[in-house]
Amino acid sequence: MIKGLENPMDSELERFMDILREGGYKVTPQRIAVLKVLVGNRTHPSADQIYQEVRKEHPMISLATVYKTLELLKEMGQVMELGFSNRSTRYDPQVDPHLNLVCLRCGFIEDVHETSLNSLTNVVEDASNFEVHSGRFELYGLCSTCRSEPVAVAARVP
Amino acid sequence: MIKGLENPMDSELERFMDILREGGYKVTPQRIAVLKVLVGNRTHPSADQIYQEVRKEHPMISLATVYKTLELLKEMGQVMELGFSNRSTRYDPQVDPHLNLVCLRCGFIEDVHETSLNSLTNVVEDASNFEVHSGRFELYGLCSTCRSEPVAVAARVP
DNA sequence: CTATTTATTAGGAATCATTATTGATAAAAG
DNA sequence: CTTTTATCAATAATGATTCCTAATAAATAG
Repeated sequence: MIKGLENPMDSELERFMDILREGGYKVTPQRIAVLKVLVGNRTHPSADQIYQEVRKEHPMISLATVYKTLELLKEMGQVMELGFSNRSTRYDPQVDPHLNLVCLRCGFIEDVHETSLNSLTNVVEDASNFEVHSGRFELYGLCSTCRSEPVAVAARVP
Repeated sequence: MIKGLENPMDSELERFMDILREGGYKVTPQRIAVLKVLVGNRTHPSADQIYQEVRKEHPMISLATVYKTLELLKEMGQVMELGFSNRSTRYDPQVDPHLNLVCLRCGFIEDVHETSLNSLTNVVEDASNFEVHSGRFELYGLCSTCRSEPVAVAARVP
């Protein structure tokens, strides 16, 4: 392997770090740690889940720092913050328009890329006088696993 | 006017009351008051806004009762609960698939009915093995009013 | 490499929307 | 009208998120 290109995620991490620097923000070990958890992450983690993960390598980091880093990334449009009705919030580094399939029983969120969502934006901008910045598309129901289970245990929406 | 049909909203209110009864729940004055605020409401009110509105006619009602009634309506699929990332939650009695245009500056939410959303459900159910129960579709950006304003005052997403 | 400047951090307290609890109350059925 | 329960108001509790402050450490220039 060529030095500096060991992992395809590394370039993504570099990109995040460049974006921080361009925004005039310092690249600190804590921020790098949070970024590492997010890069390539498709699990839609909560702030606390990110915190727990980061703590493994960075035991002294505080939850407030995780929140601040997420806030920064959100402002720079690098992370989507998904608030749910049960007060839980999940973070998604995938910011292009896509569909989230949210299981109402187990809380699992699956990404689906649907090309029709892109045209939606155009249709709306033409029809109404609304300037679209970002979007969020969710379908709630039962995932394949939970569908085949006999009885509901307990709803735990993300 | 014919007695009992004075207001087109009355039949909608009756429908809600029937649904409560069918669910084995009692039709109490407090629940009727909350229902009256919701029927035909397109303002996507928060629990507190509903509470303040209900208090005008029902000064002794508690916020907890409003929450419980909303919880009931949510369970019966008559109201959508929209959690946002800033911890605010809005309620929408319009449960059919539609698009919400959320202004990032003034917080106004506009409904847009887009037929393509119905087919989305079908596409997903065919492609993946997911059983769709409901959906939420949002575009974030600037409404026509805020677009034409010179400077941002303060972001107050719903 | 070191000093200087200034953003950032850890930790804990504070906040605030929402939920749980409990004795009192009133809707529905007979 | 009375009984049986579900529901109510009020308040305490919960828990995710934000605020606060002294201490720390990036970044930059010399």
